[in-house]
Amino acid sequence: MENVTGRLGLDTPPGTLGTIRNAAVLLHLLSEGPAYQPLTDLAERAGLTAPTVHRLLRSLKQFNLVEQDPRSSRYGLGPELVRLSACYLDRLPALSALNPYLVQLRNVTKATVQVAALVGTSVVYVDRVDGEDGSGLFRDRRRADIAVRTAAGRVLFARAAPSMRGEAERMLGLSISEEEWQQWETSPYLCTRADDHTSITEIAVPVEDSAGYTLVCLSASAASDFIAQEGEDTIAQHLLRAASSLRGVLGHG
Amino acid sequence: MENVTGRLGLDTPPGTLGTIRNAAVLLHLLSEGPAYQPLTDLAERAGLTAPTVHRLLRSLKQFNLVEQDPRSSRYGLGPELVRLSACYLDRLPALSALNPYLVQLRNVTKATVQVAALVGTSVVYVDRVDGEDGSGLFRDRRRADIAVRTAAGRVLFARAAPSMRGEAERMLGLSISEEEWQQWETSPYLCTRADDHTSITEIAVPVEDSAGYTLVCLSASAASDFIAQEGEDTIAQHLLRAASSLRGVLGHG
DNA sequence: CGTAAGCATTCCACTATAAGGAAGTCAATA
DNA sequence: TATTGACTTCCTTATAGTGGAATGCTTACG
Repeated sequence: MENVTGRLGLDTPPGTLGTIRNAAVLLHLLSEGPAYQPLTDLAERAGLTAPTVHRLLRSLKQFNLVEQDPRSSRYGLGPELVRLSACYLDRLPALSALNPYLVQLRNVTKATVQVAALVGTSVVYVDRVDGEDGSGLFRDRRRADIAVRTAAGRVLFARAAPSMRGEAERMLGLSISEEEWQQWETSPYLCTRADDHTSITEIAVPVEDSAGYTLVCLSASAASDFIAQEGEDTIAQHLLRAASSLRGVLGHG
Repeated sequence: MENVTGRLGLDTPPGTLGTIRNAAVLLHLLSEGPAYQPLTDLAERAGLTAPTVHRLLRSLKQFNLVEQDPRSSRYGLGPELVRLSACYLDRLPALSALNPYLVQLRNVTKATVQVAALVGTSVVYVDRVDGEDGSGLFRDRRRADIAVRTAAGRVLFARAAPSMRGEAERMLGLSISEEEWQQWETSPYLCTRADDHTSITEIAVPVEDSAGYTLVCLSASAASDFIAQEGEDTIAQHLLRAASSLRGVLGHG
């Protein structure tokens, strides 16, 4: 069934609502860039007029899905999204199933252990047990990133659909060799070293259900020299063992 | 300006959109109860017809704000909420400011340290550093709760607005004495002991900005006998000290 | 096996709503 | 003080969104 172009010039598949699409577009735009953005800028990027965007934002604000900075009048995402997300995660079987393993994994690897999920082209870190290294002064607590920038994101991205390689190349801004892409798809674990000041290495393994469908990712992160000392393979084995334990437990969902 | 009753019999304040209200109502309903709920049930509780709810859910599904369980056809919250929430939290100044303190607080208190925020009548735990007790087999990883059930929730709730006592009583299903309510509002810290099998005690302190506005809560949780041994006051002092350090740093936002 | 029930989904007609143009308001700046 | 940019409100209009009716699908039961 073909998409229909509404008066907005934006596609609205039949049986869906243009107003919901508009709101979703605004939430998406607000999720990129600074915490608060000007209404007129949002209007331009959404392809809508300022009064339309004003009404949409005002409606979203009414339910705390969006908030307005009183000083600058600019708009940003709202706290109700945090509550809805918490409700969603509190019911996610894969997270409940992984929960008893995380502290033990941290204890044996001495690294920061996280659970990651793929949402669109983003990787989101949905649970975490902090490692034992250091004082936590420079604790990296980013919850979302572009998927292909992280080991966990690459593991999930490569397994999401067979033909995501082109998309991954666009996101990275460079070519991915056939060999490297195959490694992302099939290697029991992947490893990335941050190219920022943190010198953090991340090791990630897929967590699959009994049908072989990848649900989430388990990852361990620590300083690169610490990982070199313990050995990537050793840490990966701990993660793989936990993932294997769960395989029979997790139904598709 | 008075609310206007639309054809739905639901209030839509002027200048806001009924369709957004409907979607927000559905997201709210989906955040309560089981992970997946029947469409006809949602329709009844929202006061909308099944075709309307179907179109709304189909639209929300298109943007991953909602998902449909392929086996039961029932609807649930979607993963895009997790990504949006992560984006929101990654830009929250209070969280960034608190981040360097959390591991140190855990180290000195030996308890699980968390940061909590109030969203409506819910308390949501938005960051966490796990304590050093035990194997983590029975790790309590709930991210959202009814505010008045937890120490952090009570601290935030009592400071949210002057006249929330009645609402708190409704939520608890019992009366709150003037003395107890005043304690929630003004005590430097609050303490609750879970009445479930976990025997976990939580100690919570407010984190305020330079204007005295309560942004979030810092809490420490551990087994009740562990807390008794270390002393509530001692643990609370550690939290209060961290909260004080931040007071000058955090602008109103 | 046929029937009924429950639930999700689609079709169609109608009208109330959502969109945009114009105008108003407010704060910052030259 | 006038101008500019951004947000907000008002009003008109076209169509999108709603609900009633019908259809499709799955499961349970006699």
